[in-house]
Order: sequence, then structure tokens, then C-alpha cells
Amino acid sequence: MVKLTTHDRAAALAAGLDAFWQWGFHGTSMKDLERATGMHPGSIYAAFGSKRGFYVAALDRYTEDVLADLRRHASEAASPIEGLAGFVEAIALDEDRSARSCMLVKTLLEHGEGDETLRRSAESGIAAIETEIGNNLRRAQQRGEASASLEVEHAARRIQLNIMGLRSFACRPGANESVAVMAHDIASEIRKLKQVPS
Amino acid sequence: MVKLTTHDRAAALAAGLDAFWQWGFHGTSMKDLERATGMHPGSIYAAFGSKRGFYVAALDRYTEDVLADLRRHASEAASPIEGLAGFVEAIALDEDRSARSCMLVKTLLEHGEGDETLRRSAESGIAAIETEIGNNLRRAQQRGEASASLEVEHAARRIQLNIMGLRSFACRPGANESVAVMAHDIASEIRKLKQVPS
DNA sequence: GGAATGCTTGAGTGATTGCTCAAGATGCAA
DNA sequence: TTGCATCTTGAGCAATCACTCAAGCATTCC
Repeated sequence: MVKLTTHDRAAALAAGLDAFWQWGFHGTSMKDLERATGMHPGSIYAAFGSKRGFYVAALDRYTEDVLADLRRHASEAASPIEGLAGFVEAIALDEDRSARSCMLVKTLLEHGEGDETLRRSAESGIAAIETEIGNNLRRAQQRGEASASLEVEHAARRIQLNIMGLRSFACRPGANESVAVMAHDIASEIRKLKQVPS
Repeated sequence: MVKLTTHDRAAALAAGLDAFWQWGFHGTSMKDLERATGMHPGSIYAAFGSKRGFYVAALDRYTEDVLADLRRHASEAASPIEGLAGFVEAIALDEDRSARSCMLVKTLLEHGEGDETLRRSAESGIAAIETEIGNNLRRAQQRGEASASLEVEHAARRIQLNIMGLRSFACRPGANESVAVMAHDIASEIRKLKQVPS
């Protein structure tokens, strides 16, 4: 690992992530990555060790982006549950990314069997997001927004499953309109958690 | 295209599907396919034209398998909606396939941008399954099992999104227990369609 | 200015990719 | 058995793969 001086590491990661996101791990060649980052092979290997190392670094960056997005929605919304609902609704609005799957799911599916390193990397990202969703639900319980009897982990998993499905669904060619409808559906299901059972 | 005499075409497709399912399109080499099918490169090309042609044929076979499974559940269950619910619950029970994603979603995500042929092939399979789910819901309406005011296409899309999410979720390492819980959740949501609103 | 240090460069590595096709094996009709 | 047509075989094709490393370059010290 070498500190990038001439080439900005963050920009390289963003460009690499974009390439991997489009074509997948095996579908993206080093040539593609050179074109995408403007770096030469030697520099890429100096900075990231290997193609796989580059992928893992890009995937970690993706996870951090998603977590930051989630936290931003939580802090800007009127309440924790509104934050979650808004996060889901925003998926359909982001034009750049709405037609793209979740990068973590993409990784998990591409390496169904086989590459243990990449699978573990994806799984830890998914777990981190699930934890963050759970944190929001617990905060909702503390505020009295959600029922104290809500099974937080179960509900968080269910929300994540919906998001996974939504983002996969969004990859279907020409699905734009119905993605918005589905996103709204899922968001209103999340809002139902507000109602405290007697 | 050549009729396979010595090598059984159906067996070759099953073996090829299995290989592609494990390693994806780009991750599976012709060498892998030779090993998996026991065929020599010339025979594979005589039968399927190209690696991509092989993949498309295997994917079509997969779609037909899923549709047949769906119809079998529908015909064996007590009612159309029970058929759908049973189909979802069975996903968690099938030990061979429960840890594998939906092959159609896998295709869609691997070729997010780029290979138009494969994307279209996946999309048509997904559309066929969605139609079949819709047919079941319409049959439920005819029997009076579901409300006549149910928006069939919308509900079918929602169910498919849940299935996509469930099968992706199932790829997470060590998710077996919670997959069963999630499957049960989704099935009981489907059963709620039985209640006819006043 | 000269030496030392460390980043950048890209031609080149052997291995592997998807794919071809001439030669051999096989089955069938006469 | 012979002749013909078809199918099977696998060595080998050019292209591309992930990756390396010696040489060139810029910067920084004295």
C-alpha cells in the first residue's frame, strides 16, 4: 500500500467502483480499470495490491456511502422511522443510481460459490447496514414512536430484504415507473411500524 | 444447431446451468463447461453456437423449471393463494437451491450495463413469472378468494419483489435460519390477500 | 549541482480466454 | 466389404487476461 500523491486515491476508488458496478468483477478487466481511473497498471497495483484488492476497497467505500446516506436521512427526518421511509423513497428518485442494483447484493450473487474473500466482504457490509437500520428502530422505540415489543432485528432484516428486492427489481429494463410505486409501498409499510399495538 | 445424439441435450443444459449458477457468466470458462458437461468444445459449439448461446439456453431452461414449480404448487394447493404462499415457503426448504439466488436476478445484476442479449433474456423470464403469479391472483379473484378490487399487476409485482429479495437474502453466508423466518413472513403477507375488504 | 529517494511508466510476462477446423471415429446403405 | 455422410475430437488459433519490473522521471535533501 502506497500513499497516492499524484493520483487521488478517493477519485480512483470512485472511478473503479463505477466500473465494477457496471460490469462486475470478472467483467471488468484491468484495461477497463486503467481507462476508468486514468492510472497505469503499476500504480494501481502499488495502491491496491491486486484487482481483488481494488474491488474490496471500492466495495468498502460503497458501504460507507450507503451508511452515510442512511445516517443523513435519519438526522434530517422528523423521526427515526420517517428517516428509514425517506431513505427507501429516495432510492427511486436518485436518477444515477436508481437503475443500479445494490453493489453488495451484486457481489454476493456474482460470487455465489467460490471467492470467499469477496463474499465475506459483502456480508460484512450487509451486516453493517442491517445494524444501522436496527439502531434507527431502537431509537424509534426509545422515543415511543415504535412499540417496545417490536422485534428489532427481525424488522430490520425484513426492511433490508425489501430494499434488496427493490434495488434488484430496479435493474429490470424499463421499470422506472413501477420502482417508484414499489418504493412508496415499502416506505408506507415501514411507517406502519409507528402504530403502537394496544 | 445440431441434435445431440450421444450427449443428451437436456443433461448438458442441466450441467451447464449448474456451472453458470455457481460462477456466473464471466466466471465460468469454456474449460469449466467442458468439465461440467463432459462434452468437448466442438460439440458444445455445434449444439449451442457460443458460450452466450449456451447461457441463454440454460437460462430459458431455468425459467421453465420455475414456472413448472409455480404451476405444480398452484395445482396441488387448496387454493390459488395457498399455492403462491406454499411456493414461497418451499424456497426455504429446498436444501440444494435455498442458498442460491434467483438465476434471473443473478443474470440481471451481472450484466447491469452491457450485454443487452442476456438482459433481455432475463427480463423476459422475469416477466413470464410475474404473469404467472398474476394468473394465480386472478384465479383467486374468480373463486372469491381475493377481493375483486385487488390490483392484480401491482400485487404480483410486489410478490415478485419479495421473492427476489428473499432469494438474494438467502445467499448471505449462514442465513439459513432467518431465511425460513423471512419466507414464512412473506407467505403470511400473501395470505392476507385472502381477506376481502368490506 | 549532484546524489539519493521514491513515484510513474508501459512494454512485456506466461497463462488463459472463447473459439475453430482438419482429421479421425462411427453408423448406415448398398 | 465398401463408400458416403455425419458426428466427435482435441490440438491449436489469435486475443486477452492479471500482473511485473527495469528504466525514466521528479522531487528533495546536502
